[in-house]
Amino acid sequence: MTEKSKTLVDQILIQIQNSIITGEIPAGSKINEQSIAKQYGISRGPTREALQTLERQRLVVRAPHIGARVAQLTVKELNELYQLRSVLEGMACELASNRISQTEMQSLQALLERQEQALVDGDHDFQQQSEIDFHYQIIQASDNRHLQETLTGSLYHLIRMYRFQTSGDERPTSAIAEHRRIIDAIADGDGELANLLMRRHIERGRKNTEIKLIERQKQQAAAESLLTINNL
Amino acid sequence: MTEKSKTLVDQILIQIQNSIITGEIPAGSKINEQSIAKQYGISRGPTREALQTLERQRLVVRAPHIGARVAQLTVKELNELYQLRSVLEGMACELASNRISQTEMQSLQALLERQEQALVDGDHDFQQQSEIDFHYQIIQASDNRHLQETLTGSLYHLIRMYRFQTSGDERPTSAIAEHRRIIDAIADGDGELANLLMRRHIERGRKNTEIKLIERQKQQAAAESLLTINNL
DNA sequence: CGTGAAAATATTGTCGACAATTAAAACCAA
DNA sequence: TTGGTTTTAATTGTCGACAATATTTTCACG
Repeated sequence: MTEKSKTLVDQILIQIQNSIITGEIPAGSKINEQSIAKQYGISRGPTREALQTLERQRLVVRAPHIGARVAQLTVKELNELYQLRSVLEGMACELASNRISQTEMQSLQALLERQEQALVDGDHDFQQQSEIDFHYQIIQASDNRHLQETLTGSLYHLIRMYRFQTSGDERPTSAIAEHRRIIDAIADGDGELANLLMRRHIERGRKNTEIKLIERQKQQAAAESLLTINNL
Repeated sequence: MTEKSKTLVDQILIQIQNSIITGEIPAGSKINEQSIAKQYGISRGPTREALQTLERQRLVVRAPHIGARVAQLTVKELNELYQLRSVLEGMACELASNRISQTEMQSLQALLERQEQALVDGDHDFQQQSEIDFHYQIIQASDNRHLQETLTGSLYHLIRMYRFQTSGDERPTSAIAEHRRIIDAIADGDGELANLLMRRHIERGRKNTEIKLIERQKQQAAAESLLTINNL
């Protein structure tokens, strides 16, 4: 069936990615090359290459002679990431407004309807996934290769990670309404409006994630201080 | 003196970078791991890692089982690259306008004066270098880590490559005047204006580079057709 | 006990060899 | 010659071992 993935790196990369994004390997924790290699039954060569790829995706930070750690953003850095993302996706919307094809437009519309259905059904996983798909499709429609690579190659993995690890019950109703308006603006060819609406949409997502990250950090700090007290 | 660069990759990386940026290894040409390794007296391991780093910097394109090639942009892709850059550096200007410190501002002013002096002296190399420095300093002043990494880690190497390989006698007088206005806007804290001026500044650079790239491509096409005729 | 130096351990960096795959050459048929 | 096949060579992918560096542990001394 899934016959490809000819190289070992490709095969394990997605697995490590998922382990990081889900938090199975916690943010900030050290990654040992040998144990990763043993875990997947491969040698350290491909493991190192996978780690370098993860570094490009900004999921991992590496230092010479010291090793790799799972990335961990401060609240400030998370906000910076979202700010950058909003500018880039706003640009994507503006470009898409001028160039988007009929089939791409129909695909976006169909996706939106499925999202609305998933909202009715309460299918939370699908909502999460289709939120991502929505943004991906617009990015693809921008028809700017470097913009696409920057967003999907370097920024989106981190976004997904923090979305996943801070996700409770989101703000699905309002988010879908925002999607609707963005699509309408693109359909109208109003790039300036689409840009603005996308930036606002992402800014709301940023606030949501920021709040939850701060909550989580407080809990962790509390748990840690409790732990250190017990160890004295 | 220069005591660091503890790892082999760091040592050879800059050399390969320069070979690519100067065109010593031509755009689009294949890169052989073994010959690179032999050339620098190291094994293929570090060589592969260096190539992967160059891939992150977008100076190299790699394909599984096929190998690495020096990146080669079409005119369309070059324009997309510049368009992305202008949006990001516009953003950097806007952020810098709000946050820049006095010392950073003075450093920018000093750089500008040196640029003007280099213009008088006709020091072309220094002009080229300080043009880059100017943009770097503003990017640094933006105080957004992800923006910085995107620009200096992924985009600027390609920009430098195409700047270098298409550079004749540039448009130095007007460029410096534009720098002056951008700095003034930042000093005034007028982020919106600084953003606009930077985008225009880069757009002019784009046009300049585009024209020269098209010229070069025509020359190459002519030379190539001549060559094939002779081989018949 | 605490602190700092020294020894021991663990981890990353580098190498050379072999396997898997692709690119080039040789070959044959039309 | 040309087009397609098979064979050969070249190149990339993977592995295990050793070297260089960082981290942990041990131990002596205050």
